[in-house]
Amino acid sequence: MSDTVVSFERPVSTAKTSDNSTLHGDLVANIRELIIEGDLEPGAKVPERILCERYSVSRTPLREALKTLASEGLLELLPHRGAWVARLTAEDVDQMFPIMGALEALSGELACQNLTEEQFAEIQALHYQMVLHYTRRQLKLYFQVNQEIHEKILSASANPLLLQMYKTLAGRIRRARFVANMSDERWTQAVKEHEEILNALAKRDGAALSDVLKRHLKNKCETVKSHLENENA
Amino acid sequence: MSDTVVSFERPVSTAKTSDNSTLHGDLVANIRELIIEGDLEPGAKVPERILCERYSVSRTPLREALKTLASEGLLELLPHRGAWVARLTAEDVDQMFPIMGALEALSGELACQNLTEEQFAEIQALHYQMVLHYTRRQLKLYFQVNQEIHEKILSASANPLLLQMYKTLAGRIRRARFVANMSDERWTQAVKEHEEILNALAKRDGAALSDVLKRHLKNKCETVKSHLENENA
DNA sequence: ATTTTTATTTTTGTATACAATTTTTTAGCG
DNA sequence: CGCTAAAAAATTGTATACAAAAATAAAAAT
Repeated sequence: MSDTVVSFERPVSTAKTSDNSTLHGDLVANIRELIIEGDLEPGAKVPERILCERYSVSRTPLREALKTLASEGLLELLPHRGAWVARLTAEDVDQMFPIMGALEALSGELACQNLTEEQFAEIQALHYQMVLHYTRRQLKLYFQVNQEIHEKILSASANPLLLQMYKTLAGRIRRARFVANMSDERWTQAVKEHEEILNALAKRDGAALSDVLKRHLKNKCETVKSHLENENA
Repeated sequence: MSDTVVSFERPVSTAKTSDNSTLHGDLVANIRELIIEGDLEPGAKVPERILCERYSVSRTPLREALKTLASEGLLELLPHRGAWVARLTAEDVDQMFPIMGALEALSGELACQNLTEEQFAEIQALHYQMVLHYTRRQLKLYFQVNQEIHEKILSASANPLLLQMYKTLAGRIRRARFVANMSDERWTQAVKEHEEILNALAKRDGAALSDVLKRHLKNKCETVKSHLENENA
């Protein structure tokens, strides 16, 4: 029951390399992706040897990458016992969502100060695309565009650190894949909230946007938590 | 390589018996302290050899520590060019303070929900101790107690992640040692804001506390920025 | 068969070795 | 003297080697 499984379903090739590349950087990006996308299951042990073989690298750069990912909260490192994919507990979610709410609320206020018409148009386009996915009940596509909208608002806030911190938290949540069991009722509510978000953006009403974003996150928090409870039962 | 499937058991969370000390962990704590306390100056290069000799360790655990500190934003790592103590630019400060403001504001709201009478009494005691340091113009002591108060509020919010994220940001700011040239006028204002903070806490008025904390941080931001400008001139 | 003990293997932590890149020094030239 | 280019030195990136701890397998005792 407590046993978990490490399995690689993705093509086993060498790590994608970028231009100013060191193995460390590439490994961090690649393994982060493995964790966030769910190829490495929460609670699973991650033996160094497995990843070394998968990416054809020695332990030195790999271990450096593990340290980085641990400091991002994606891995847990136990001395002499190795790396484990961090589990997302209800307590984690309770701690993370108010923070994400505060960050999004801030981003909303800043975005309203800086948003260009072009940026708004982009978000608007994404919004209606998302609504289309909603009406067609295309959950996965909906979720993708949804995430894009939130990140666009974060980007419009013109605060790279804010975006980075948000993404780090969002990555940890994303592993939960909670969308899978979002109720239809909750989905409808979420779309309504997004309409409010778009309206507030259109009016550049920072306070209103801040408010609805906080509310939106709070509701999302409940969804994720009930998902986690179901999973444990 | 075909798919590999391996079973593993979870880590035992109550494993007190296991040896918790690794060079990596010690190095991270020690070097973090060096940077935050200003023993390593912002903008300075940090050659691996120097730290290896200082702590009598090999490059392997040291480099792992550098990666961790870089991911905390205390170091900058350039491929093939080593580690540098991250500079605190005006842009950094502009990005960080709104975030710290949002985090403190959140902590204020949460603290008001959870604060016990004992916790309040502790903060109150610290407050008046701080006021004493102010009247005696004991800048360094003032700053220490000041920081304690803010962390006590963060702690009272009962959100360890919030506290951790705040501390990470605060550490980066602390290096600036901006207190050195805080104007008397600004100092007086800060103490007044702290009185408001205490009052809001006494009334458990989350909205008011949130508000004054945000204002307090905004003013602190200005102080830090003018300090940075002076430093560059 | 079950549990405990002991031996073996595996995994992780750290040090060292070698390769690649950058920095510094030195030599040459105008 | 200042500038550029080649050579040397130093530093970083990565791989391997060895030591310590943990996990597993095997053996012994109940």
